[in-house]
Amino acid sequence: MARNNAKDIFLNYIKEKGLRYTKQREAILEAFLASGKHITIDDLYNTVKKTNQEIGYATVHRNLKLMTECGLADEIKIGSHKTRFEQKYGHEHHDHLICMKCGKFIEVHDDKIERLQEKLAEANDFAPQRHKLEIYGLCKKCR
Amino acid sequence: MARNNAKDIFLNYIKEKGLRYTKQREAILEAFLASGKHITIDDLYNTVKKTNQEIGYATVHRNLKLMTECGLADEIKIGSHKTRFEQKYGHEHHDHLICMKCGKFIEVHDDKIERLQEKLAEANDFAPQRHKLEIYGLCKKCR
DNA sequence: ATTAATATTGATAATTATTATCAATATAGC
DNA sequence: GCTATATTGATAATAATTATCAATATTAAT
Ligand SMILES: [Mn+2]
Ligand SMILES: [Mn+2]
Ligand SMILES: [Zn+2]
Ligand SMILES: [Zn+2]
Repeated sequence: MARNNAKDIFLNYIKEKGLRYTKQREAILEAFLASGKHITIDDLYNTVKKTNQEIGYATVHRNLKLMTECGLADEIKIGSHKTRFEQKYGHEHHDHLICMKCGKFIEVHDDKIERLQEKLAEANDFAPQRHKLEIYGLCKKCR
Repeated sequence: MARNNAKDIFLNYIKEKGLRYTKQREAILEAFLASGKHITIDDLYNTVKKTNQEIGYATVHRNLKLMTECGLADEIKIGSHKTRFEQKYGHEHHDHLICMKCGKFIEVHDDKIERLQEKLAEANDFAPQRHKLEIYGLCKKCR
C-alpha cells in the first residue's frame, strides 16, 4: 500500500545518498505519513515529541526538508505565515482555495486550468516545472 | 494621467485616515511611482536615500504598506525571498512565470484561466477575492 | 503666527521563522 | 568490535519584518 511505498522511497533515498536511518528519522517519517493536511514543523514536532521526548526541533525541520527532497512532501507557503508541509506521494496535485477569515484550505483541481497553464507557459517560451495557484476569499461559512 | 491619479489616491487616503503628508512620504511615493517592476523595500530605500539622506528603513517599509493598503501597490512573495512590491494602479492584473535559474519574472495574463478560477471557486461555495498564480520553470535563455 | 494635539520619524529592539554550528553520539560497513 | 562519518540536539546566527519610543513635524484651531 501507499504507506509502505512512501516509506520505501524514503529508505531508498537515504541509502542512495549514503545517509543513515535513525530512530528519530523513523519516528518523524511515521508521524508525517500519519499526519493530516498542511502541517507545520511545530505540529509535527509536537506529535513526535509525545512518543520521543528528547527529539529536537532542528531534527524535525531537517527531516521534513529531506522528505521534501525525495518527493514525499510538498512545501506550502501561505502569506507571511510559516511553511506548511503536506503529503505528496500518493496524493494528486491540487491547488488551494484559502479562506481569509477562518483559514480553511479547500483543495481543488481543474484539468482545464492545468492545461491552459501549460499553453500559457509554452506561448512564452517557458518550460514550466511546478506552479502555485492560491485563491483567497471567503468560504461558505464565512461569507 | 495615471501618475497624478495615483498620487491623488494616496493623498485622499491620507486625508481620509487623518494622516499627515510629510516630505518623506512624498519622496517615497514619488520614487515608488517612478520605480520599475517587482522592487524590494531595500531597492526603494536605496533609491530614496540618494535624494533624502536621512530617511529610515522603517519609514520606507511603513509607507510601502500604506501604499498597498490604498491600492497603489501589490505585494509579491516569491519562495523564501523577501517581499517585493509592484505598482498596481493603472496596471492590469497579471500572473507570473518565474525562472528558477535566473530569477526573471515574465508577466502573463489569460482570461480563460481567470474565468475558470471564478467557476472553480463558485463550485466550491467560495467567494474569491484575489489570487496568486505563479508558474516556476526555466525561461527561454535558461533552458 | 502661536499653540496644542497628535501623527510621523529614525534608531534600535523585539519578534518570528529558518538555517548553521559543533561537540557528543549513533550508525553502517568491514 | 572498530572506524569513519552522518546525525543529533542545544543553541547561535541569520534574515525579514514589525514594534517601541523619545524627538520632531504636521495640521487645524485659535
Ligand atoms: Mn493541500
Ligand atoms: Mn508583475
Ligand atoms: Zn472560512
Ligand atoms: Zn531564466
